[in-house]
Amino acid sequence: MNSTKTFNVSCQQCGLNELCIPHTLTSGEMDEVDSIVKRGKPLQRSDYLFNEGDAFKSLFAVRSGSIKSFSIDDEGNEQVIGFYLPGEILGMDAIDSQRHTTTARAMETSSVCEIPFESIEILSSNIRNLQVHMYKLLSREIHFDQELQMLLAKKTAEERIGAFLMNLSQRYEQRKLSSTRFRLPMARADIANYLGLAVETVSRIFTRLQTADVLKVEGKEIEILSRKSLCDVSHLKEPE
Amino acid sequence: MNSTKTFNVSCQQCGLNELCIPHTLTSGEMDEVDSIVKRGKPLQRSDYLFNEGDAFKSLFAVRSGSIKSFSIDDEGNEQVIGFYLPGEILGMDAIDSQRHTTTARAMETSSVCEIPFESIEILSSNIRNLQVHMYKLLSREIHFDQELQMLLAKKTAEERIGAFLMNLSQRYEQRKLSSTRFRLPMARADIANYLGLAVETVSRIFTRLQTADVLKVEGKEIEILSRKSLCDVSHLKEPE
DNA sequence: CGATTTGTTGATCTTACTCAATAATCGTGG
DNA sequence: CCACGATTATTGAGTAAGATCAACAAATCG
Repeated sequence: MNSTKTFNVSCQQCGLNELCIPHTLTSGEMDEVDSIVKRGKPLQRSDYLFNEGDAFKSLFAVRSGSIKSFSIDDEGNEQVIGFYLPGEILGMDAIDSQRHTTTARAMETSSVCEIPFESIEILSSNIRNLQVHMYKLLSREIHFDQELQMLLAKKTAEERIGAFLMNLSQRYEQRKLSSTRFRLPMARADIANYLGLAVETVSRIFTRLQTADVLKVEGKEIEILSRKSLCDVSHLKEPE
Repeated sequence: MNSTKTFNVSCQQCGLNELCIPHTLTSGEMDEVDSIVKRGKPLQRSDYLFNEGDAFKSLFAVRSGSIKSFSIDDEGNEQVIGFYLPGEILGMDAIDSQRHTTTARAMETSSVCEIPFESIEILSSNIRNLQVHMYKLLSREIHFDQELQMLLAKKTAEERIGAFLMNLSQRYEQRKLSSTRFRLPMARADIANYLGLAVETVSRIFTRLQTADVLKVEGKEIEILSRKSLCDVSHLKEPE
């Protein structure tokens, strides 16, 4: 059995494809990494994975479903920080303070893998490629957050929604799912909140993009009819 | 000579206080970390430290002065991503892609230390506490970016500026500088851009906060007259 | 199947942007 | 060191993008 095969099997099982680096770990190392992962934490819609202020012990990899993270400000308003799809990792913001700075909640029936961070620290001291990969993972999250920053600082409502949909599309594509037809796991209110808009604005722009034959919107089902037009409204260069 | 002393000396010399963990590295380890740092890259106002797209080789620690990072969008507009003060580290967003995703430019005469990332990778495999600290550094940046996200998504112009000044104040305090009187190293246009506002709005709000006896503003010199009022306008709980 | 939540559409209002003019500051060279 | 132009900051007036308020429609759930 070659190591790539082993890797793929464990991937499908626990969403570790983000944590592991395909082709760079030996079969034995992969087994080690595999052994620290606690599988199958099943969550129902609206279940909490962790709460703001909880002691930080583990990162979580989404295996199926989807999770949103948010924090509550002084007036009690929720502020959505991020959406996590299968294969993505949450909790990295908590490593520094050792407390979760956000609350994580399932947007639909989901399952996640728990990866005790202490084990990662120990393992990544010995497995160079795991350490390298952890640095990359954390760096990728920084870059992602900075892209969102740019979106929120200057872009119009239409640009924000366009870029948001393009981003989702690319993330689904990475997971080998359709990049043109997908189901939004989050409510309009969550999209609005995440993008710093009012729900009504999100609704209006979905309608507008549908009228312009850029999208087909049926509730949470989205079809991107023209990737080019969607990039145009977002003022984004089209990815190849 | 005890290790703490050694640490403090090297700190003042090269701004490594952020990269090292006081009291957790042995004197020998500290010397090792010290040895990978290239000191004293002096920069004049408007000099570039690196450019968007450059190959990533090193992180940089600001030793004196201040650096801004920004990226240029498709229409050629600058979008400010962050401001870096003495003791802070830039470049962490580039680890994943191995290319700088932003351009870094000195806002005043500055000097930085260059820390080759490959050396960090090698060293942090052997020095457990350095690895732990690197994870924390990256995590802290994620958390910081997410806080800014919240600011940009929902807050009013006044709240943004209030929170921005409070944040600067705390960062100066951490560096043992006055938290109530300091010089803004960046232009109004940079503040506006960073906070997603128009220059005129920043100017007006500075005037308004001055009239309300919250601030004293004299060009780039800022004095916070009432920390409490500043927290109030930002709807922030006052830090102790 | 009715109740509650979620999404859409319309009318009005507000915050912050744009445009414009002026004032202050900075940087450079005489 | 001062004078000059250029950049940067302030202030005012008008405007627009998106928020809020309100009513209704559709989807979800027990």
